[in-house]
Amino acid sequence: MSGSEIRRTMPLFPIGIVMQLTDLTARQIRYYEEHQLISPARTEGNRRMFSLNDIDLLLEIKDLIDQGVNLAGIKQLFSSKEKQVVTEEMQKEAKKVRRELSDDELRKILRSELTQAGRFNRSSLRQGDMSRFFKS
Amino acid sequence: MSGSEIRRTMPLFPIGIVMQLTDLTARQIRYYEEHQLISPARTEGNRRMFSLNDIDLLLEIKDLIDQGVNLAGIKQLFSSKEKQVVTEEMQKEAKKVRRELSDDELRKILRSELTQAGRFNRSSLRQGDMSRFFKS
DNA sequence: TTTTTATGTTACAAAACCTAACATGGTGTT
DNA sequence: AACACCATGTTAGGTTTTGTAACATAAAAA
Repeated sequence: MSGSEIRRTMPLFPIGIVMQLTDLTARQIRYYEEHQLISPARTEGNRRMFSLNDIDLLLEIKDLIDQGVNLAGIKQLFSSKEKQVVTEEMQKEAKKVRRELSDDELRKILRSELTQAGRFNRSSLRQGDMSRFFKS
Repeated sequence: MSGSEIRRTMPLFPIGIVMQLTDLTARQIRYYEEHQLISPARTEGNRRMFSLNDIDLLLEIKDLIDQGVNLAGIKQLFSSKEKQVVTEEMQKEAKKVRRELSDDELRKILRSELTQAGRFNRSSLRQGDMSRFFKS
């Protein structure tokens, strides 16, 4: 785990501070936890302790609630955003690999990109896509 | 405009057929139009006529409604999905690039994909079983 | 045409979701 | 102990979504 990740997940704030930071009531914060949009840590005395990540999530929740999105919708948006992060990271990786290719290969790819431009197809990562690289 | 796009946007079905195709009530369909999740065409006599695209949208709406997402949430998901489609397109393109690479380079990418997948979807892939394919 | 069926709009009510308000009791500090 | 802070539960009220009904118009069938 990286240092910044530790900093972002370290339990730091009691609920009173979080109320001030987010402009949410304690009731709201507990309600969002009850519905598993956040998972703050607990002290030995059962007090909630919130990390910076929790604060970020709560601010996003607040935004979406203000736009009328309900908790089920926020849950969906959060999980679809994780996928987005994944694809963005893959995209970064693909770019890196591409940088290591020869000009010749690059031209081939570029040409296929152009011919495929404007095509939107549903595709997700499946294990089957990788199976040919593994022996069973 | 491409031929398939014309086919997908051509007004074809009256609301009665759409009810059967989607298992939604007329009331629901009209309500979703009222809140601008769909925009079916109209005949001269003011009847709604739905395209294949409209049907797809309604099926997605139905799915999300079944999961408890409200209309504001669906609206957000639809607009965030446009971005998602773009990244999926890039992902698909990344796959194509990958196909043209040596297996050695491929394993590098694959490993980064697996660590990403493991971060969010621990149950679907067992990273441990595959680690023997990668050099540390 | 006349009759029947499908669809349009509007209004009212029920159910579910989210928040606020309050009560009761636990935790921690001084 | 006194006091502030926090946890949990209950109740009530506003909003969103859907069902239902009433009535008008369009399209199809007779």
